[in-house]
Amino acid sequence: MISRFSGSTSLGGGPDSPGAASISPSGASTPLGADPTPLGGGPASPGDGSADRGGSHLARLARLLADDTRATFCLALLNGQAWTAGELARYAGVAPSTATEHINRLIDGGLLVEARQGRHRYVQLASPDVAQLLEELTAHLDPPRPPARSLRQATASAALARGRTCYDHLAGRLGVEITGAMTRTGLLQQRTGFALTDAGLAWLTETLDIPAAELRESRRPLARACLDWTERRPHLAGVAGARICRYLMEHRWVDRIGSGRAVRVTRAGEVALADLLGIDPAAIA
Amino acid sequence: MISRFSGSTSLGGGPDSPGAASISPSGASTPLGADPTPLGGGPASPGDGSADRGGSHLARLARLLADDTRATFCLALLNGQAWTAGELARYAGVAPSTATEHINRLIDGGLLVEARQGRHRYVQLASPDVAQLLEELTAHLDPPRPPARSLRQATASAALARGRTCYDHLAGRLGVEITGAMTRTGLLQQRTGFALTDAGLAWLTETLDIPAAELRESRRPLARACLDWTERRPHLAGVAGARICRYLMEHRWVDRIGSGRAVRVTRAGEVALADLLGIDPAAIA
DNA sequence: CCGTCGCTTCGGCCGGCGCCGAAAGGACGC
DNA sequence: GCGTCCTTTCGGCGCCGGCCGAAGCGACGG
Repeated sequence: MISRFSGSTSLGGGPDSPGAASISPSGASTPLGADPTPLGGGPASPGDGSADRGGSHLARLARLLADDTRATFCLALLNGQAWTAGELARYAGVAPSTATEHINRLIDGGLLVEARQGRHRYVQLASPDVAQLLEELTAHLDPPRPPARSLRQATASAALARGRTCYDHLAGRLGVEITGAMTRTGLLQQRTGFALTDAGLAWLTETLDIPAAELRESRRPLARACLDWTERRPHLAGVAGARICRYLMEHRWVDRIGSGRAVRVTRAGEVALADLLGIDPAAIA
Repeated sequence: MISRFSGSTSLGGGPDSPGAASISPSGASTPLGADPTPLGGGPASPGDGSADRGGSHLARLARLLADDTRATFCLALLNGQAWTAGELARYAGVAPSTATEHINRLIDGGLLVEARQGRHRYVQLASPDVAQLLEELTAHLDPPRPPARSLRQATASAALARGRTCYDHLAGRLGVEITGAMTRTGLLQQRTGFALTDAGLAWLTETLDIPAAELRESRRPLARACLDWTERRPHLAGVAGARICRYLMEHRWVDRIGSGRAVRVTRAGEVALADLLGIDPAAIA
């Protein structure tokens, strides 16, 4: 399926560009004259034209997201699904050729992977790790919420604030509310960190029918906090968060709205959540 | 002291991606034959110059780190201390005037704060949140470790890999080892998330003499995982991580090496760590 | 087999931005 | 007061990179 990997499974950037072997990360040469100061001094020794104290790696990653169009692509892909090149182009409002170039860069940079099917090129985030990276970044930039300028936007933002997916788990008021309810009912504890309690572990296997083996064996953390973007409070992510989200979707207690990230709690879902976790339907309406 | 803030206390402005409509990708359904871009003026409508689906906010943040020099500055500041403009300039190997411009951008972007003293301009990371952001980013980019090209570099990298600070807590083999020891001795549990145990909480207040009130009242999480950059395993961060680091430094069980992030365990420290947590000195030598 | 459609390649344009050096502005110390 | 030192401002240079449109390629589907 997925056919094109960048050299590394993770970010670091695979020199695997389609065209040529160009690459050559950031200005390696540094012709600027000089050079001075061969390390005579202490640790923070100045000079050394070929500095590169590791900043170039961070910068290379940041550069991938430093463009409005690429950032928009990544945010769109945070819904966890695959999009075609054309869809992304229309979504971001750029020409198809422009989209192609951006997609290539994102793939080469290891943020995306692709799967070609016929004349379509599907891309999606390379891994849950990448999704986590994006979550973390967006969590660090939100505070002041800008008011929507049109009714459409207002409606859309309200829907997103109410409930949405964060790649593979639930977020928004819905996600935070579920997390809060789990904490109140002793399934989760946030007092000394962020972890499921033993009761919480039992709840996942017994009530949600999730195989204990799966919970144990995953390489990903069972539970971790993901700072909610609209609520400014943590919600549950990690394997447990993903399984809960999947469970609710499978039972149609939560439905996606359109193709974006927004979700809605169904009638049956309200009943189920009140029943399972004692969540007041009004809190997530 | 700190005199210059960017407009926002935090980073960027709030995004918002109206995920309302657009198209549904997903190989399965593929309803896309018909009707690309319905909904007049809808989300994915091209030509609409005002696209901006929130990507611009993410991009603005990323742009701050998308330059080698700025990224180098930020990484340097991750040692948690304040640096002068000139120190940063020499460290990164750029002219003082260039450094000034970068520092201005970082301050305006909310990543740094400054304190002017006489003819010096001291800057440091704006908050632990920013430090966390940087940690998260660096954690997501390391995998392939580039070999050092010179003996100096090799020595420096080895020192960093052995032990360093990660803004306000310990990282490197030392940090991971402490975290591991705490887990083995039942002070910390990572089975169902990442949190201190009750024994761990008691250990902090009793053995380390940290006021219980301080642990309770902090806005920051008591314990959180920070993915270690060289070890590829989590180490302890959050209030507990910071206090442990401070405690070890105050007792001179751990010393800074030079002005960078590297630290070293002292003789007395080896004894103390073996005594407190059963850490084998060889493991952190 | 041919038209359509999605994607890609290529050339060209343009703006942004990172860099520097020279010169100026303050602080400090003598 | 007068050098010295740290920092800033300004002008100028050059390149990178994002954008588009036109043309080409390959997959479908009649």
